[in-house]
Amino acid sequence: MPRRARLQDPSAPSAPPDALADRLHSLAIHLLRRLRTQDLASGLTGPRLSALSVIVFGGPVTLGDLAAAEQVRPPTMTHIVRALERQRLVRRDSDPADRRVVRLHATPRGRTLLVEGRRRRVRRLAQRLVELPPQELRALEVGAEVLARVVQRLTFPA
Amino acid sequence: MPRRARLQDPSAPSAPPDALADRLHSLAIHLLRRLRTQDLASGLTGPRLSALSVIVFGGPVTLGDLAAAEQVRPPTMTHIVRALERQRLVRRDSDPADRRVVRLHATPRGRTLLVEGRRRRVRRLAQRLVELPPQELRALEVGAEVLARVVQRLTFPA
DNA sequence: GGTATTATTTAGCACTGCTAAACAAACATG
DNA sequence: CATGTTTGTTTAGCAGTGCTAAATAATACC
Repeated sequence: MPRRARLQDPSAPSAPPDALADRLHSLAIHLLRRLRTQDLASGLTGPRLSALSVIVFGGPVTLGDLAAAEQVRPPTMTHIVRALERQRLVRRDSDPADRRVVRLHATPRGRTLLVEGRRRRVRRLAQRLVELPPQELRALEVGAEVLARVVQRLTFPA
Repeated sequence: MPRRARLQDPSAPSAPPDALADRLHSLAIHLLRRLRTQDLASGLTGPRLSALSVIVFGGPVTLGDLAAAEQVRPPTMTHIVRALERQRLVRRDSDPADRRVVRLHATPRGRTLLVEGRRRRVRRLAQRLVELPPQELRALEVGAEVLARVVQRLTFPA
């Protein structure tokens, strides 16, 4: 029973990855644009929410490490942290061992607001996801997994 | 003939979609952060590139339609278009039929720059994609397809 | 013809991001 | 131990994106 496997070479991609890359890029832009409005509801913008998240879950962090984690320059992070400080969501201590560094930690209020803000931000998306048939939800999960690894590898530029 | 369907309710999702929503959100943020640096190489930022793309492929467009397509308010689009005009990438004509509207169309230079800029922007991502085994690439395509529909539905807020 | 609607611009604001340069503390070394 | 370098953060100033409110202009409606 001879099979005609040559007609369907499994190593040949069905489409040039450029098109997929473009599509993923566009998707990311539009997804964030649609979710962005929800930020304001919590009083926290995206970068602030993201920075707060690292502070809450990453324990006391120095400003420089936080900037690196958020892929942002220190002056930018100074600005963001200052805003979070004004809202009493984080506090800064000077490290007794090395008085150059600033150690950031979340206040209880910051902790609470993080959880609520994040949930709010993502709620609209989650609402659409529950409407999906299970196999599409699963496909999305698998795709997200693959993309996560791809993005991880993007960390080290070519 | 009583069936025990309750044991495996097919309408019950395997995992709470909140986690997936959060993950997709985070993925979008980090993907764009990683690709952002490439914008500068083309002299075009993300929103400008995106707007130019609509103008190039969407033929002559009014400013208002462009703003709607880009999910941005008209004043914001005025600003973006002004920058593209300064760079001689788009031109504006007043519509003879309705002199309130502005019709935007790309210059040849704008056309060229769009293609190059977009390719540059997405090149790093595409480079990572070709390294993927075919079935992962396929999974990513399917996931992107599902997500595109989800994002589409996000257009109409709950 | 007068009023309402529609399209765009102007003005002014907040946030995010950058670089360059200042500053302060810690480290290294001759 | 004094000097110079490195490291962490802040200050200053800029560009870009986004918003709303209000001005302006043209069209549509009654």
